[in-house]
Amino acid sequence: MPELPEAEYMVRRLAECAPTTKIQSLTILRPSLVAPQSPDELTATVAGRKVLGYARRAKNVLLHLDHGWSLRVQLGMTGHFFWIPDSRQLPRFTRLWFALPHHAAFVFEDSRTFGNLHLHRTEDLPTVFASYGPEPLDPAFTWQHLQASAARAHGPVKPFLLDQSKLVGLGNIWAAESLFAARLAPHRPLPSLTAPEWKALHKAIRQTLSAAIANTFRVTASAEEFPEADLLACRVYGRVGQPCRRCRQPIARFVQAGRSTFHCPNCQL
DNA sequence: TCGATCCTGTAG
DNA sequence: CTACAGGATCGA
Repeated sequence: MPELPEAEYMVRRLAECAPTTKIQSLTILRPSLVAPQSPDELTATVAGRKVLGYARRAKNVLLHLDHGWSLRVQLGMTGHFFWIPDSRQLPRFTRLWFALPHHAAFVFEDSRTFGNLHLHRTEDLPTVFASYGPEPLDPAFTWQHLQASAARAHGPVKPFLLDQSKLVGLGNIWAAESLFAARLAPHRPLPSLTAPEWKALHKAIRQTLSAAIANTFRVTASAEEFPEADLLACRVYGRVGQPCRRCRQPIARFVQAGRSTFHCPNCQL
């Protein structure tokens, strides 16, 4: 499920709920999610360690521990990582959980089990992420960087936006929403994009992601839990057949690289 | 660069 | 029952 905004939200919530804490033990209910590490070895390495802080890289949630190791949570399609006050009330799809003081817990809930959890030396993290493209919300990230990452690339613009080696953080929803905001058709060939269009796309991506982070906080402040797609105020994603919020023409859906693409055929050019 | 695939759940 | 699901990876 989660893309950059949801991963960012999880990290900020963790920092609020448990700025630092001690991991007492780890319970792995689904060993395949930590493979190839053995559950026992992983448990031995983290049990008794203190969590010093949290970070996000691309769609990964990172927990930095006090002995030079970091846990990396890859959320996959349906993963959530969060703090709960009472480990006696674990959510339905809990796949593993960390016992914390006073019965609190970190929970990894992942119905579809595409997520995973890995342990790395903290100093090795740059190597782990070596194949990743730039962070779109990095202040140093310019539209020229975006354009440059597409140099020599062919094919349509939307699959490009999903390619984490070109640019991290976008998934199927926010790629579609960014293209809508930039008024660009998802099937536009990369070489056809003009400089003003790259500029517009860059702006659209940053605004879309920033707004999505803010909106996740706004929605969850009242509703609790993680927001469903229909609560995220999408302008095209999942809205096939419904009127475009800009021009009232029906939103269309087609399949691109095996994924659903939603767009307005009338006002995305 | 595309398609298949991992696995489980939900909606129609 | 079938279709579909916000991700990542591998092989041709």
